Amino acid sequence: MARPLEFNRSHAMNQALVLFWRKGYQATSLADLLAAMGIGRSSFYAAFTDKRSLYVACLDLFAARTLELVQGARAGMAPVDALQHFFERSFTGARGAEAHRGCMLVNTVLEMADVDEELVGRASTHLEAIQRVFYACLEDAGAAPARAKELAAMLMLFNEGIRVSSRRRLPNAHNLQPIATTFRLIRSAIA
Amino acid sequence: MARPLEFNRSHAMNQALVLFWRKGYQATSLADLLAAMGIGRSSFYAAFTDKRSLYVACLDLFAARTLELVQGARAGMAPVDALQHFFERSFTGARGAEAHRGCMLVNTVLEMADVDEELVGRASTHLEAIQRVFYACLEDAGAAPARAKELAAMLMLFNEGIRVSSRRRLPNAHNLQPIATTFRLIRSAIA
DNA sequence: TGTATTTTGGACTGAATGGTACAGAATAAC
DNA sequence: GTTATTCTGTACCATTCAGTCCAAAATACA
Repeated sequence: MARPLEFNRSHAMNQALVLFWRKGYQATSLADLLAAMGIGRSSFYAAFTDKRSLYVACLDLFAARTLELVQGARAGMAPVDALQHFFERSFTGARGAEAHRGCMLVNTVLEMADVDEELVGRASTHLEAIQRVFYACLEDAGAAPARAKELAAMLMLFNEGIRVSSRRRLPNAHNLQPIATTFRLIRSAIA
Repeated sequence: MARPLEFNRSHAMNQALVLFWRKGYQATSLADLLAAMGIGRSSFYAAFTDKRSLYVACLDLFAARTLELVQGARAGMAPVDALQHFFERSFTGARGAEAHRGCMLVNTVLEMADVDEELVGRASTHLEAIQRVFYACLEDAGAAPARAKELAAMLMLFNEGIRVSSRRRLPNAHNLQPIATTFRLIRSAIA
């Protein structure tokens, strides 16, 4: 064996994820990726097979992190607060840079629809998992199953909408105010 | 002068619009366009300058048609009914083929964010015009200006969400039910 | 130090891209 | 029918793309 371990794989994947997240699959060239990841072509293909495989890996990683994010919040506060926090987080605090990137899963659905059905399906499946967490939070908050299901579906629709809106670079208030309005509504629908 | 008039320009643009609508800007190649439009390369560049210019023209055409659609419905029924009809239309009746295409403006925002800011801005501007029609309908229905503005913003967010969702090819009920839920809510918020 | 093994940079490839040039076909005027 | 003008099919071009290949460098082990 030569090297102890391939460079810092997770850091490279992180850089790739951010690029894909921002510019999408098609507009991200291999040259862009190599520059951002700081590795050469050979290393790239040795470690990640090819561009599409890396995209799939990043998509899965993004989904895992997102799930972790909302579930992590759920541990520290009331379930509906955790949901609201999940939406507000992108527009407040130090993570401002992420605000205008939207959600990589949503981005993928729209970029790849009618282009790569398998990627769309994979992103959609991840979105379903997130919706299930929405459902669990709402049920935790005391909503009856049928009501929780209905609200979770609406919340996912709201999520998809707000991730689109966030890419339009409108003032943050434009997104924060509907979040407040929506959650006022959600709370009243549970009680 | 030679020919009476350049082929059937509007038909060709229509074909191009559908292609761009379905596959987006980047995934639509010039060869795809020429085949769908049924014209040669020279005619294409003579009539439409280049691929990007044609895309802009299609974007504007799509926006004009969408505005026309919601305003047309507004003439024939109560203002909130017209809005609801606008959302349901994509998922019911003979226009089923359009259901999974989403909205070209929303598609453009997500595909071109961080890639072509000018296209995003143009699409976003068109969306603002649509939001103003939402506002006008809500005010017509008796909502106070501040309330109408708040609801119009929520409705645009809902629009963006549902156009994403429609590209996931979930069963139609998955979209129709939230439309019903949302408009039940809108009506109660106006009264 | 010496050798085996693996990773690396970068030249290279073939395909596909958007866009141009030009010759020839179709039309109109007379 | 002849000529002038305009339009169109297609060969062509430069560029860019993802992906392959190989020689050279770097490491591990003895």
